[in-house]
Amino acid sequence: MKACCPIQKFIRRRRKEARPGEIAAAALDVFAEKGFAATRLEDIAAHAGVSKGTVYLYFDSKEALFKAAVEAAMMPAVEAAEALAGDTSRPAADLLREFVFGWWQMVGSTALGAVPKLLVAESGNFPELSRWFHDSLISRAHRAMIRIIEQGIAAGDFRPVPAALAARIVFAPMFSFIIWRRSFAGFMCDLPEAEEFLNQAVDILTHGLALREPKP
Amino acid sequence: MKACCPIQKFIRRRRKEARPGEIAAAALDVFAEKGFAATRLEDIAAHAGVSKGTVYLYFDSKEALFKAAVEAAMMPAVEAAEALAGDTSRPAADLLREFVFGWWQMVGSTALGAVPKLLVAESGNFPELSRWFHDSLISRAHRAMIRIIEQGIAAGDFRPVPAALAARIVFAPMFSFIIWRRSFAGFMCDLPEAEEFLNQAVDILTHGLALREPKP
DNA sequence: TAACTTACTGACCGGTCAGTCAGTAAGAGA
DNA sequence: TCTCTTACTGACTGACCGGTCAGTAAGTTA
Repeated sequence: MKACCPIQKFIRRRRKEARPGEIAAAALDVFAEKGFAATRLEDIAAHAGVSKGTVYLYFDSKEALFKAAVEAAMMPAVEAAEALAGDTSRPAADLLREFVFGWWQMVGSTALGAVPKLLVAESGNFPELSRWFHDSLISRAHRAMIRIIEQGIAAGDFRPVPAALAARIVFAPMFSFIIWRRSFAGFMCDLPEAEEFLNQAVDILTHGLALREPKP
Repeated sequence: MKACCPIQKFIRRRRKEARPGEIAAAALDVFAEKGFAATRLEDIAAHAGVSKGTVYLYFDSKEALFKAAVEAAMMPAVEAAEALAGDTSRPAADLLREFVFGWWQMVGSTALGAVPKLLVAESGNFPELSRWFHDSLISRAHRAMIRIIEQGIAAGDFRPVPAALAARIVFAPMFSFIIWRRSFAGFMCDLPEAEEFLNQAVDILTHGLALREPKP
């Protein structure tokens, strides 16, 4: 086999430890932009600065790479979200605000923001991955938010709304914003700033949940 | 070419007028489930009860079929939404509720509910289609909702919130619900009923927008 | 019922890409 | 500096699928 590379693009390096992480991160980027099926393994390899063969040294298949990329990216965020929800010593409205902004900082504003869009896009093709995503991420975050709202109701800060429904409604603006930003940012010139959008959302939601009369 | 069909699956019928609509509808179903790239033309053809060749009698390419399917499905809904928004004779809170439920009935609860998910999933691969979707659908609906909220502010029913932001926040629960239902319905056993979810969302949103003190 | 038109069919072609593996060279050890 | 191990490369293969078109038969006209 001949040595190609007439202009010696890059010096070859051996970095066994760093590769899997770099490849998974590159995969997340490319999958996020093109979706699973439309992504070519060679694009991911190029994006990670390796050849296609190297990808197959560390991952069994395209699908395995996809799962690994999603899991590696999301797990820390899940754990951080759980930890935050455990703190029940503060007013529910504060926790709600912190939850929304914390999620934005950890997921929405980073490369992880691609994951929800990706999972939505590929839910038909990867049912078990979708189930994993739902059970180990959405569900846990949802339960945490339910606890916050129930706490607010118990303290007399919030109206007695059905907490399970309200929790989903609180999530919706953030979720939608992440999706919109990833899908339509290019030509959605009126897309608001995350900060001001989420501030307004938290404001409307906490007003919407709050009791009209201050408790006696 | 030999005549195949040893068990004569179905009697061949010639129905030139009905085909394009049937094929586009079938395409929407299959695209919605699998995404654009992962959908095989033969699956669409089978779903529409014709052979692959017939699809190419009526549509130039897979991409043309995709666009035709999306446009045919969404256009009536856009026009109906615009018409509804023109009615400014009623209280803003009523219009808001009607807008949300009308959208659900026209889009979310029907096969059209697949379109938002589809557009999100394929936005990277079809930028012009995404732009068309945004400009001729999202934008128009957004402007209509802004008008409703500004009307509510002017009438003293709503707090003076930034209408452009609030409009997006009002859309978010409905949009999210459509996406969740389409992506995770199979195993999301705690997914609420649309009716009660949207009712609760409208309740929280209108409470959140409302002035605390009734105007004198 | 024969001759004709055309909606419809499905085998085939060519391009694309996931996955393979013989070959290459970076770096370690002596 | 030479040898050895193995991380890495990229040309290649086989499967798959979008798109084509020669062929078939449903329906129509005379």
